[in-house]
Amino acid sequence: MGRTTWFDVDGIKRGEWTVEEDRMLVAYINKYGVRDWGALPKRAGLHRCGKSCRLRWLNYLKPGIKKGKFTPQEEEDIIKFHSLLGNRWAAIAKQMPNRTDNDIKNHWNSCLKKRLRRSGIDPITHEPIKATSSLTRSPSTRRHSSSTTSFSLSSTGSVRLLNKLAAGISSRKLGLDRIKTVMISSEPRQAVEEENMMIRSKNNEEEKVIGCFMEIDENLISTMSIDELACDSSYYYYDDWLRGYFQ
DNA sequence: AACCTTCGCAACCGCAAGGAT
DNA sequence: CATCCTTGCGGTTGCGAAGGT
Repeated sequence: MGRTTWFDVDGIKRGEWTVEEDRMLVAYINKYGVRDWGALPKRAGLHRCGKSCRLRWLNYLKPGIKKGKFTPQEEEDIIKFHSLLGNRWAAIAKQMPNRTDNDIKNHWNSCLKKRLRRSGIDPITHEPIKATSSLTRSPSTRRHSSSTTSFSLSSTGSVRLLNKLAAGISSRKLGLDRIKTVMISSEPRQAVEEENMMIRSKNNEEEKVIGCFMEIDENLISTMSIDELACDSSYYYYDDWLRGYFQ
């Protein structure tokens, strides 16, 4: 997979990198280190621009880069960091040392963003999309869990319970928002670490899950099993927690 | 089998920040 | 202070693979 190879007016090669070019770039950097990308191609014997070399090294050749499918934990982290940092891919990548910003950005744009939307979550604000979009979803478009159904939220009573729980913790949300605002405006890394700690706390998980349910239309929710909810929601990774909570 | 659509990902492009002169 | 250059970042594009019709 890759782009067609071509040459620009200055004779600079563009497009897909060959194995030999990779080998030359790695050999040069291993010997001389990374400095002066502008002069590097000529010194390394590559007919590429410095920018292209830099990109190839940082996104593909640099040791320690993890390629391949994202794990559910990594996806959870990306969603979490994105809700905190926005489209600051470099900042997000710093929190996930083995993944490149390009990789994270690609995965977000091609997969996670759509998944959130399908789940009724606005990928920009990370808030539930208002009822209209939830209502227009056809049941056939829902993804179904392959696991066996443990129990279902088939009565409106369950929905009322959820909303009651959500209302009960809304006061805590104000405090959380305030803390988050302070954290974002201060040191980002520290903020993310603190956010990590908070998200791990059960109270915070309760708030996220139930806050999500608050916005889901009652008619829709009453037709969905807990499996479907857990699977369909962007908070699907709270599956275990959901099951435990409502048992 | 052929065609079309969607997905995944590597690479390109333009812009902005920051340092050097 | 102004200009130029380098580096880094985020948005976008191109293209092969996979899946659907």
